[in-house]
Amino acid sequence: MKPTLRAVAEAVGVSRSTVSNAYSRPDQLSTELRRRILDTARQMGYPGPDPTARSLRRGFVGAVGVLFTSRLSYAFTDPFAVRFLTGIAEAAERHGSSLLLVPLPADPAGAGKAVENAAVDGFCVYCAGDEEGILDTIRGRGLPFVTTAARPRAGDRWVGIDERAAARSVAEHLAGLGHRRVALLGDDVLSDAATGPLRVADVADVPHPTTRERLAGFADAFAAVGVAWPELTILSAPGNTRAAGAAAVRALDALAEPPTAVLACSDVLALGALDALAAAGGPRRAISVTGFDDIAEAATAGLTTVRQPGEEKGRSAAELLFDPPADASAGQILLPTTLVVRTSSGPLPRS
Amino acid sequence: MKPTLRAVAEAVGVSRSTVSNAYSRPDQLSTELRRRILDTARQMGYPGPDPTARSLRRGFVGAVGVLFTSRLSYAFTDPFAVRFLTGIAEAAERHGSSLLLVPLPADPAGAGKAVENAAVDGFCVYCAGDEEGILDTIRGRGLPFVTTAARPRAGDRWVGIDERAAARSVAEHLAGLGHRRVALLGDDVLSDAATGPLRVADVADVPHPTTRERLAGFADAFAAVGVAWPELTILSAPGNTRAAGAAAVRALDALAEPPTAVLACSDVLALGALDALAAAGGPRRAISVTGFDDIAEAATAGLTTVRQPGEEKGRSAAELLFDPPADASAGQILLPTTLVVRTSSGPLPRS
DNA sequence: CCCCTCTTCTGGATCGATTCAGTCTGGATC
DNA sequence: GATCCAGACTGAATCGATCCAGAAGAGGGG
Repeated sequence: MKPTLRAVAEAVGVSRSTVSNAYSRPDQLSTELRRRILDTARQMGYPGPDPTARSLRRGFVGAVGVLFTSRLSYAFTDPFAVRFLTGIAEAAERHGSSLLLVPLPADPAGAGKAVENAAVDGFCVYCAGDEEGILDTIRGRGLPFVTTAARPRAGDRWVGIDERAAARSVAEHLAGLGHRRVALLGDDVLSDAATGPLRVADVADVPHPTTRERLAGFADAFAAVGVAWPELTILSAPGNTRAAGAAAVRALDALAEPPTAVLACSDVLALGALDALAAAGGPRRAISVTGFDDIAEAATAGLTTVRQPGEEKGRSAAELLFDPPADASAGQILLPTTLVVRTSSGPLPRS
Repeated sequence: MKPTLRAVAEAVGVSRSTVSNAYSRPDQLSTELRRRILDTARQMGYPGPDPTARSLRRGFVGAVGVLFTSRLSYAFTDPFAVRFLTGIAEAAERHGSSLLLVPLPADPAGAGKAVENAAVDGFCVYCAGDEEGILDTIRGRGLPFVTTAARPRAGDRWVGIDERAAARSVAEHLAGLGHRRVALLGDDVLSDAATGPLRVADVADVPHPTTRERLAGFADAFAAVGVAWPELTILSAPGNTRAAGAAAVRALDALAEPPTAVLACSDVLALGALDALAAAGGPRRAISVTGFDDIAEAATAGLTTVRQPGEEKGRSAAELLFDPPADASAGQILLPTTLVVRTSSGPLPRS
């Protein structure tokens, strides 16, 4: 058993307070005594104040919780999520705070428990879907938090982009190039949907908020040029992986009239789409593809996409948690997005 | 202020123990009373037992610390480190444990404090260099840990590969193709070395253990075909980024006789090398390049490399921490590596 | 010489739970 | 009717520190 602060105090012959001060408030005791305490402590193998006990007493942990509303290990396979994390890590470094990554069980009850049991001072929630339950649990604990939900709830601290407008901007680019027969590719379009084309009566039916906003943005642009929602092909690629994107696009083979462009809700899916089209060869190669996020691979792949600042999103979220703005209205940060046109999108092939 | 367990106990009119049991040991009280307790608790806004207080009393936190002996935010930019983390996350999910990512300040004293203040049950240490100080601090706390150091210290739990043999295998491949005038490219070859060619009297002088082992492995293979250490060009690329790799390789322009092959200590550096050579054009394009790790981009870039199982490394490390093998000798796991030959390496161009 | 201030150090209360050895109750057993 | 027992619940001790009001002693000023 490691010695405790009490043991050190007894060994040196001072009170526990004094030993505590030797570690945490050096100005409260003479340099000499302090050295003597620290020396005996070292000699006894005392590793310094127990972090847990200290946190309990101080009412402060020194860690921020990071919640992914998807499987934690999946989060690392998503390049954009990793960039978000990078940003958080940067801010945490600056503030000397640790990051507690909390895996959330799939069942809501288990997820709630996980959130209740996390020893943290606040949360950054990377919203990849249905998070209201989680947020309520956090509110219940009375801890501060920052979200990245598709749409902020008034009063919540939030960092995000205008999903709908951003999506609209790529779609307008394609519409401007003349595309009218297009496919929209998203993860989780309808819960439990199979891979491939899908009938969705209305955008509002899409459960996943981010996917819904982006699809709506795509649809806005095409509606403006006279292409109504029912005329759009909706592709589901459960899993948001490159392979899923490829599989979904391969399913287009079944269609009599393939689209001239595929608009994906993420770069990962778009890259998958490019994989599938390149493998298909022939006229398929001419199909335009666009993504969303502008991850590193998008540049090398020549993917046209919407750039959103990933690291900054994470950084801002963490900063918002660490230094809450005095003015609550400054608690929502809208980040800019840019359309990045590369080679994966082009004019309609002449027919 | 949120109510405490005590407040709930008083409200219901039972002892604190009973309320505690209502949450943690449902079999210790009647279903009826339990429901009554839980109901009043909910009604009072009691969020359940405080995680910190619980950890203190139980002597168990439910989190494992993850330490990167480099800046935490850099860790996320290294694809191999991210795969390692993915593996850890997977195991953590399975065990219902959280991950505490602890940023380590650059100064050893600060790093020590950070390790001492981490509220965790054990550590996974991703060794990217000099870690002995860190490990000693952990030992001082008496916490279990698993390392991935270049060479395991007897008795420590460890997961890793045979760095030297693995490196030797790629080098033998190149030597077999006829290459004799080669450059070895590493991050952190000598501390504070500038970008570019470097004089290193002996491999043993390389401070960073992993880099040292890999360079030694490269050298082994060339020594076997009669090329001695001093004849090898050593390139330093501080930072282990793609850009650094490119810059280091560009520095080769200054050499009268450029090498016919570049052996990098990581895929990231190798990809940088390819960038630089592709941009240089001309005969430079014919220079063979090899990497190490086999990250995802290596495949698309056609990079010849040594594959090491990244996720599995993380997974095994975490498992070793969660379920220590009864037999201490099973505490060191040597993972296999494979040479993956792609298009970035080829025979010597005829002169 | 007394009063006052500073510095240095002390003790006990406290943070919010869990634990464990009991106590009490009602019913089964012989 | 005495004994025993399982089940339900209690209370004090404990986890390992930090905090704060205050005591003791040293030095300074009048």
